[in-house]
Amino acid sequence: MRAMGAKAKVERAAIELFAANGVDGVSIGEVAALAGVSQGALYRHYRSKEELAANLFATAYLRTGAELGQIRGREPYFRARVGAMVEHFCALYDKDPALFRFMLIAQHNLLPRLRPEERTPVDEVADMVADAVRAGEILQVNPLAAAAAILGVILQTAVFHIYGRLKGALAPRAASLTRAAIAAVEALGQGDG
Amino acid sequence: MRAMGAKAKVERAAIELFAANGVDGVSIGEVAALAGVSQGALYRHYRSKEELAANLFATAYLRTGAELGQIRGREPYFRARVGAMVEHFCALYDKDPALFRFMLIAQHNLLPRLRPEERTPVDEVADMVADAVRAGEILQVNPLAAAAAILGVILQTAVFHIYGRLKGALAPRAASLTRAAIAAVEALGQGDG
Amino acid sequence: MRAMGAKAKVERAAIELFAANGVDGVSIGEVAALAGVSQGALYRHYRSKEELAANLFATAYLRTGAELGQIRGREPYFRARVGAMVEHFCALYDKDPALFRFMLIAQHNLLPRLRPEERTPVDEVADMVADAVRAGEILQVNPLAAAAAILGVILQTAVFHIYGRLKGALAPRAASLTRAAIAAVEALGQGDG
Amino acid sequence: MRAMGAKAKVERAAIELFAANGVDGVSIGEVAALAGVSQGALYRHYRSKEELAANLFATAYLRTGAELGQIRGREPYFRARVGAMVEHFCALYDKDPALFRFMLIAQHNLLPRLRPEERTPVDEVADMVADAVRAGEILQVNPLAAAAAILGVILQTAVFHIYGRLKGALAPRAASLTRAAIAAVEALGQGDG
DNA sequence: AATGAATGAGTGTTCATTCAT
DNA sequence: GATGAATGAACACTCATTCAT
Repeated sequence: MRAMGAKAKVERAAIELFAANGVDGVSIGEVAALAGVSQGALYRHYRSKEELAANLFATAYLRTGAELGQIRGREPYFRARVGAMVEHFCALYDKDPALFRFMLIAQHNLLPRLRPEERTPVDEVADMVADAVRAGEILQVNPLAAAAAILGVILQTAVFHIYGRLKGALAPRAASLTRAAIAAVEALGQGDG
Repeated sequence: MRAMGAKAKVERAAIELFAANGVDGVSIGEVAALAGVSQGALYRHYRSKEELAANLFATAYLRTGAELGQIRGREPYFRARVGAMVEHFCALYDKDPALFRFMLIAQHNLLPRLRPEERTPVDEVADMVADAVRAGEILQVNPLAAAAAILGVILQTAVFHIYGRLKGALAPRAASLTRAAIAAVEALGQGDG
Repeated sequence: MRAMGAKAKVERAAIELFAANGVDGVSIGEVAALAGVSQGALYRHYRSKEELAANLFATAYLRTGAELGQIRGREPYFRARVGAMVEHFCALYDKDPALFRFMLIAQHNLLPRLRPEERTPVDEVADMVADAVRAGEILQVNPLAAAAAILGVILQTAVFHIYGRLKGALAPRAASLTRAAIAAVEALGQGDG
Repeated sequence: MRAMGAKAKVERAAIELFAANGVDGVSIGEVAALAGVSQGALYRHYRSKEELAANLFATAYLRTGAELGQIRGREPYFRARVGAMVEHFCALYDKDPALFRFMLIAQHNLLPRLRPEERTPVDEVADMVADAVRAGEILQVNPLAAAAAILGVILQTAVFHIYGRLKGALAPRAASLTRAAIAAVEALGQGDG
């Protein structure tokens, strides 16, 4: 952590610790110690611990949403879009599992703080489903219900990796996760609801 | 909450508050106040706040595991088993959303406290998949990867209900969730991994 | 402790625990548990924990004073009186070291509670010295200073036994302690003060 | 207490209060209030109230032991050594009665916390007696029994001053206490044991 | 008389936050 | 700008005491 600026060091330390112990399980002193700065220095960049956590979460969560939006912009077809999104999630997890875990944990407290107009990963996935329905690529389905299935398949697999139930990198699972996600969405659409 | 014993009142209050604010976001005083007992009375039944939370989680989580085990004992076939399990989760959510949310939130802190030999919902779902592979009902697949897909489809849908993205009871979704879960597992098995 | 009445059982338990951990280091619950009675039962005999401790101390301390007074009534001569008193302290220690330790510890808190007119061991020893001076058995000396020397020789030896610096019973040391106490008093009297 | 550092102010306040009410009879809030600092400030210097008390005791007790050791190094003969040690104790008491009282009270709880290899006042006095026996200055005697007599004469006199049984400074008593202590040791050695 | 559940004030301790240097 | 000592409110927890049964 030597070559980073103070703010970056603090954020890296916070993510690692928040991911491991939860936001409430980590004190400002621990973050400052791991970052190698004083406690007071923290307050130059963030008004409070809550703001630090909320900022970190919002940044990572919304950046992920934006990246999924770019995939929508780049790929025209549903199946390719799902494949690219799954690969994106896998790469995200493999590159920075702590950040991934932080997002999974922190959402329960910090999701309500997002402004309603901000586009989240959920919005992007749901819109992608709506696009596919509109284009006739898949049967009629509730886009949010479909987004839940897609994200559930990916995120629960990540959770199993975090808890050690599944081993190794996530990327090798991308292809099968993509098939599973698409199959789930298609199956959802075949009923009455 | 008048007619319940002190212990039951405390547990009900704790589940409601823990589900809403997280274990660390709730003080003993708040639990006691909502339960209508004194703070000290709490310590007659639980040695610490940690023990209260851990007990509540373990009880609910392992009871769910046991109930899934009963389904495995009762239903012989994979598709019926998945259907019964999905229905069970939906009924669980509809009957006590706070308890469901508590389990989802608290697992990140409290799962590591379970003794390794205890049978969790994950174990039951994974074993059910292994049974189906062994019986030739589905293609070869990693049982834990399949369990992740099944649970992901269900739990992420519950999460969307919790956050208000999806409305109404979960039970009406049981049939389509069952189709989605089964389709996801079958799709998982069709690749190389 | 089966054959004792409830009050005697409580007192015995209290003395053992107070001696081992200090009055403030012992809870009413621990006393009740060791005595085999309920916490509530304690309050039938004592209005408070403080009163329990104060009563135990006053009883033991004043009984010891009374016994020293009986020695003064029985033995006419200084040397014999000192010998009998030393033997009495040694017997007290050997019979009930916990009670002895309790008295040594508790005096710092509980001595001030005694009514000033009550005759303590210190009063008896000091009066014995005054008697001896008056009878010309020893040189002029401040009775309280002499009492300090006599009691110091005995009690510090007991303290060393309690802390394991000296081993075995105290009774075998009675003769030499008596010689030491008398020599100390005589030496005190030989100076200007 | 204005001109002292926070740590020194806390220690002074703690000694005064612990001496008057016992460690368990004093709250952190009282110490902080008398020291003129906040409760939290206390924990910058000491991890707990227990550590504060144990540190204060160990420092004072072992410093006293070291000072007695210096007397042994400086004075070659038994009688002069006893005289110097008695004078040292008297000066200690006169200069800081609260510290003296704290040591007398706290030993019952805090002595067991000292590491066994640390040299206490008891060790120094006992070794001084052993030196004297070896040098033929006094008759054969158990050094620890003799140390009990010497310390008993001094400390019980101090106790009487603390409780108001004896008045004025202790220093004027040094000469007679020295005679008494030496006479007690010589008398101890004249018996069989 | 005895029980033991319930109380609630008090304790030691933590920690986010501030601010003089 | 950075530091870290200081603050003070909050917390989990204990325990002497009470009281309905």
